Amino acid sequence: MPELPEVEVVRRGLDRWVSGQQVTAVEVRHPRAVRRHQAGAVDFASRVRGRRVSAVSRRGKYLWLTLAAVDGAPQEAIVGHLGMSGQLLVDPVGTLDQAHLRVRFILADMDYELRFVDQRTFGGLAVDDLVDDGEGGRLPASVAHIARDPMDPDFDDKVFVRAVRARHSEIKRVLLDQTVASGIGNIYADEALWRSRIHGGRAANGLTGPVVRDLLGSVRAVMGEALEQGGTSFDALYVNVNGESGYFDRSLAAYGQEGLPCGRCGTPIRRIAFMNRSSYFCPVCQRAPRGQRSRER
DNA sequence: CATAGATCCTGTATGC
DNA sequence: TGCATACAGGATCTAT
Repeated sequence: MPELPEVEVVRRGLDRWVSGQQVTAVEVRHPRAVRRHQAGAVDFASRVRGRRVSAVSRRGKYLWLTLAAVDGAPQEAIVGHLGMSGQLLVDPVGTLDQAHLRVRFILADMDYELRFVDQRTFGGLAVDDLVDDGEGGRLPASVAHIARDPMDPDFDDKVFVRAVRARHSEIKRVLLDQTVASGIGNIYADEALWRSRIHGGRAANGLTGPVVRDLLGSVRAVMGEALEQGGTSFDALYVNVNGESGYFDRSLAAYGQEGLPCGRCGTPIRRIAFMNRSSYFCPVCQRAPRGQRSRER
């Protein structure tokens, strides 16, 4: 499941292989893949056809391919989100179509094409206008509602700590809220909480400033290590832009480790249902708040 | 307004 | 063997 580190690996791959290239043809093979593009698939294809990609950027789990400006028109970008199973692949022309190929981009003067492949179709692409971010940068209008991510040089730690401690909600919910900090998903939330020995059910507004700062440090540490290793992969659905699987899953301490011994204390890692998904944690290192003990027996 | 919950989607794994 | 069910979960929409 692509979270920030995986999306960053994809961004780097696209930046290397697709930046500077002109798109000569677009084939939308499944309308759901461009459902966020309000004007429809035909409009999507016509807006991209003939354009050159000038940069590849990312905020949180969103990435976008900026299209070289056309005189007099608003600056546009292809905005993408991989959802749970999305991949952006650069494949040699003629490579057998993947079963879940959704969109194909033919690139000028290249023996390769860009493909958006997505089994579960939670991901998608759209063309969107770039707007000012208020701090001298530009980003797609449809991405402006999410916060900067913790790897962003302009991320404000103090603002984050204040925002977390103002939330009347469980800390794991707050970590997953992309308007507080973007890029954190279920996997890295569990890993960061484990590192900081915090139970995800704790009240965010009950945490002290230093504890929240420590948690932010854990988020950065776990994401940084994943990035060094090229992203996480669990079910082979996620592969980077060249089709190679990431392998950070070998380093997971909590996520998916139900029944295996905690790396700190040896207590079996537990799994509980949470927000229609799973949470993994050490019941000894990460003590549950009062009133939630019963959920863990 | 803030927060919680339902929903979308399909392949794989598991149970009876 | 075959069918039904659970599960994976990010973003968005609806409800309270």
